[in-house]
Amino acid sequence: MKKQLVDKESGELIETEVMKSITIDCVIFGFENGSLEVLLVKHAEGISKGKWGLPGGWILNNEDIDCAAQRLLKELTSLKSIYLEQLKAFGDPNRFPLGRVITIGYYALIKKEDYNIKAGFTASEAKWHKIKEIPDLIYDHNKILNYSLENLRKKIRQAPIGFNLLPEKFTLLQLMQLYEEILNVGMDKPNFRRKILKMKLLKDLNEKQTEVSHRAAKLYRFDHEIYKKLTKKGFNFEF
Amino acid sequence: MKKQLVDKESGELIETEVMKSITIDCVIFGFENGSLEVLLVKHAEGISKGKWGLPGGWILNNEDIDCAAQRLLKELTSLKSIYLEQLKAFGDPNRFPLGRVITIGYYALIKKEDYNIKAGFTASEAKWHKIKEIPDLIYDHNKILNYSLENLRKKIRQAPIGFNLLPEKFTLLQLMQLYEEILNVGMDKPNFRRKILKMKLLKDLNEKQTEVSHRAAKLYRFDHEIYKKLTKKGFNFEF
DNA sequence: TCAAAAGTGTTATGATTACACCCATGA
DNA sequence: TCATGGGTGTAATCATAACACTTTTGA
Repeated sequence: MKKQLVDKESGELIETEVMKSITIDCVIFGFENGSLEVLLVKHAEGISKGKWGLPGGWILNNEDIDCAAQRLLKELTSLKSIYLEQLKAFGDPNRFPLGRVITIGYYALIKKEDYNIKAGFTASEAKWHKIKEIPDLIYDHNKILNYSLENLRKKIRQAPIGFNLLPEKFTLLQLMQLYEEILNVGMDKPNFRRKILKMKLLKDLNEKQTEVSHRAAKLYRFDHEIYKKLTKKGFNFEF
Repeated sequence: MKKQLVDKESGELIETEVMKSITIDCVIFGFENGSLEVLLVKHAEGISKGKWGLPGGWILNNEDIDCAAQRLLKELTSLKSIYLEQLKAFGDPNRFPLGRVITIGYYALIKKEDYNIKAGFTASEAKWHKIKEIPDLIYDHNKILNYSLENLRKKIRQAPIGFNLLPEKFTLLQLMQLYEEILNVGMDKPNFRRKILKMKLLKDLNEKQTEVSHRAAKLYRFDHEIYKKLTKKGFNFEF
């Protein structure tokens, strides 16, 4: 499987342990204090030194691309099971200044409560950035980020994936605020409650918030099993 | 830009005029006589000789991937302006038996009235296949086809793209039957009429069918300009 | 005149919206 | 007691679905 190639100019031996000309870049979304955030890494070397970019990396020669994305995510966040989905491939011939490299974009939704930054890669730093305060990124990463955001907005209205950004146990108001932030709209609290509860996707945990200076709200959990059953019966999530 | 590599085993000189290990495969949808169809090509050479597959090809070193897909489509169908969209990248390490090749899937919607088959490629034949009679395809092409079909079903309910499969001028019943076929559901004619007409996306051409043995139906055309304007105002297509 | 599809009307049901209002709790 | 968010009720409006019915046309 391993192919040995010699660069005719330099005489350099290249062992293709990773795929050449294809990378993976990943938009990692988090949610905290009512704000949607993205995890960016600062590049420590090369021409893009000091600039922020999306975390990414190479695909091993024998590795499925979804697995590669999962591996890269794990290397950075030390989380195992993460909501992860491919966006699409970005293939402008000039997107990468040092040669022709096509990148496959992914996006992930993570529960920030579970997360611990783990330095790694060739990046010296990783930091959360509010979606409304994204700096100029390397290469075409702003384009990838914007695309993933559009995608998230569509997807969150058509599938119950928003829960992946919230703690295991959450209140209905938290969920509503998540929707308001991502979709950039205002919503009516009573109507939101009724609509989401009628779907029967949430399991009432019979627990309440603690340490709040107002009436404590009930806590709910999203139930994957119920959702699967409903989907089989033809149920279609829609917001 | 052009890199010269020598294969150490065979001594063969490889000039990378196209990208190695990345291809494009395209699902081309057409609609005729109430059936959704896909254009497949028969492979004339190699280990997959005689089997059907999706049309596809290589990406030139300097070529944007969307342009590559457009070029491949044009080579096969001689159509210039086609509805074309990327699906995603397919990257199972074992998807292609002769080495590691990732493919980027595209799907296209074409008006069969405009279309003329043009032989080309390394394929000896190209033929339309009804979506319900798809044979075993090479590599992972069945997977790509199924994915694109799911995608089409979602997309057709959320954006007015179905028109790309119909002639310039069409009747409301033709449009409804297109939806029925793709979504695999039955619909109520009166309700469909009202719903689609209320959106004001269709331009009444003040023309009628000819040569039909029943009351002639009005002909309509989808108006891209109107749709753009409505979209700006916040209109959201939904079926 | 009949078959086939075009096209209109009507009604019941359910979803969505807007908004008024009461409840529980800690500061 | 007040502020803050939790939570319920209700009425108007709009969208959808089901289906009965009339119209037009060529064979």
